[in-house]
Amino acid sequence: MIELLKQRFPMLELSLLEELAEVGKIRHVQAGDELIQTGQYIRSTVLVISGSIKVFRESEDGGEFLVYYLRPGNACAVSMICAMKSDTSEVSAMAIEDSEVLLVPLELMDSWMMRFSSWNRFVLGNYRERFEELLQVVDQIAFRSLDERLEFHLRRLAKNGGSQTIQASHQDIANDLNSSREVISRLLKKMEQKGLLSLQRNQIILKEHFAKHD
Amino acid sequence: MIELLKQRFPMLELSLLEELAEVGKIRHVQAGDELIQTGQYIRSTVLVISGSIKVFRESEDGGEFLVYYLRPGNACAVSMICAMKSDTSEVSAMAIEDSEVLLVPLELMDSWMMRFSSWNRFVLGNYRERFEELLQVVDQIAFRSLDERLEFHLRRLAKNGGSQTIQASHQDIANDLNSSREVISRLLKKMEQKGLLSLQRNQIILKEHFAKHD
DNA sequence: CAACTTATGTGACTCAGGTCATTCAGGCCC
DNA sequence: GGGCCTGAATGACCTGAGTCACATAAGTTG
Repeated sequence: MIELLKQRFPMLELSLLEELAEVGKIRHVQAGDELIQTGQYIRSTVLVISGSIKVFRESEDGGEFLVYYLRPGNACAVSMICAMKSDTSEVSAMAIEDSEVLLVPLELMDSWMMRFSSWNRFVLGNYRERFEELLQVVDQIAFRSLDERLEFHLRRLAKNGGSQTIQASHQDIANDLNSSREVISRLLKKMEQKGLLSLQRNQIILKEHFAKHD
Repeated sequence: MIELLKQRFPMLELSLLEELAEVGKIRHVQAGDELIQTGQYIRSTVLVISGSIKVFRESEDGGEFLVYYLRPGNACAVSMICAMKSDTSEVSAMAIEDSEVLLVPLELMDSWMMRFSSWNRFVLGNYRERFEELLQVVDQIAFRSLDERLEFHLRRLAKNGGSQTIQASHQDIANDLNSSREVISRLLKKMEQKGLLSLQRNQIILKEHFAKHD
C-alpha cells in the first residue's frame, strides 16, 4: 500500500504518505459508477490512484457539461475546496474506467496543510491546474464554435485514453459538449471527409497528423 | 497603513499584517487602467484594498469575457496561481473604479504559507471562491440563453456596484458577455417593456422586484 | 443653438446549431 | 435467416443571436 502511494504520489513526503496509508480508505469503482453527485454532501477528499474520472457540471434540465478529467496522481480540487467549508458538491464525478481512489477524511486536511509542506504544494498545485483547465473550458465555450470545440475534445479524449482510438458513441460526445447527437454526427462526418479521422461504430480513430496537431 | 490593512483584511493575523505593510507596495489605479494583461509576466500577488477590479479572459480575435469581479478584501486568485510557477497571466484585469491594490512580491508567498495559518486559509478561501464563481460562469455560458445571462449579469453588476442603478453603456455590457451591442439593446428594451428595469443613457435602473429576485 | 460625438433603436438578412422524422447499418440472440 | 436493439446518416425545418445599414436621440462644446 505505502509502495503504491509512493509510486503514484512521489511529490509527497514519506511521513505524509505513511499517514495517508493509515487514515485513507481505498475505494474501487467501476466504469460508469458515479463517485459524487451534484448536491451531495462531501466528507472526503479524493485522490486518484488508478483509472480515470470525469468531472462534470449538470444543469437542472438534464444537460451536462464536461469540466475535466482526473488521472492517477491528481486530486479532486472541488472536493478539497468544498472540504474547507464542508459544503455540498457543485459537480458530479463519474469513473470512465475501472478506477481506484483514496478517500481522506477532510478534517485532517487543515492540519496537514501546516505540517507538511509537500501537501501544501500538492493542494495548491492541484488548484492551479484545475483552475487553468476550467479557464480553458470557459475559453472554448465562450469563443469557439462547435466544430473547434469538438476537435479540442477529441484530442483531449485521445490524450486521456492514451490512444488515438477513442471508444465512445456520438451520443457520449454530444453529452460531454452539451450538444445533440445529430449535430456531432454531422461534424464528425465532415471531419472524416477531410481525412482527419475515421469512423466506426462506437469508435473514432484519429489520424496521426490530426491528433498531433496541437 | 497597518490600520487600513487591519480593517480590510481582518482575517489575517497581526504579525502577518505587519509584514505585509512592510514589504507590500500600494498602487493606485484609475478607473479604466489595466492592471494586468494577458500574457504579461506576473511578479506580484494582488490584494484589493479599495475600489473594484474586473478580471476577464481575452480571445485572440479581440473578444473578451468577464470572469469575475474583485472587491476590497479579495485577492487575485490567478496571480497567486501563476505565482506558484511564476508564469504569465492567462487573464487581464482592469479597474472599473479608482482603486488601491497592494502588491506583494510572490517569492514571499511560499514561506508565508507555512508560517501564517491565517494566510494559508486566506489563500485557500480565495481559491475556493474564485473557483466557484468560475464554475457559475461555465454554467451560464453552457446552459443559459443570452437573455438569462443578461439578467444574471445585471444582478451581478448591481451587487458589485452596491446600487440598483448601473452605470454602463450597452456596449460595455455586450463586451462583458462577449455579445454585440444591438443584441443587448434589443434584450434590454424587452426587459424594459416587461417592467423589469428602466433605461437611460449610460445607465440602467433595476426595479426592486427584479433586483431582489435572486 | 449649431456642429459633433457618442449612445441607442430598428429592420433586414444570415447562419450555426438544435429538433423532428425517417431510414439505414451493425451486432446479437433465438 | 428473421427479428430486434442501438448507433449512425440525412434531409427539412426552426430559432437565437450575430451582422449590416441606417435612423434617432442625448449630451457636449464652442
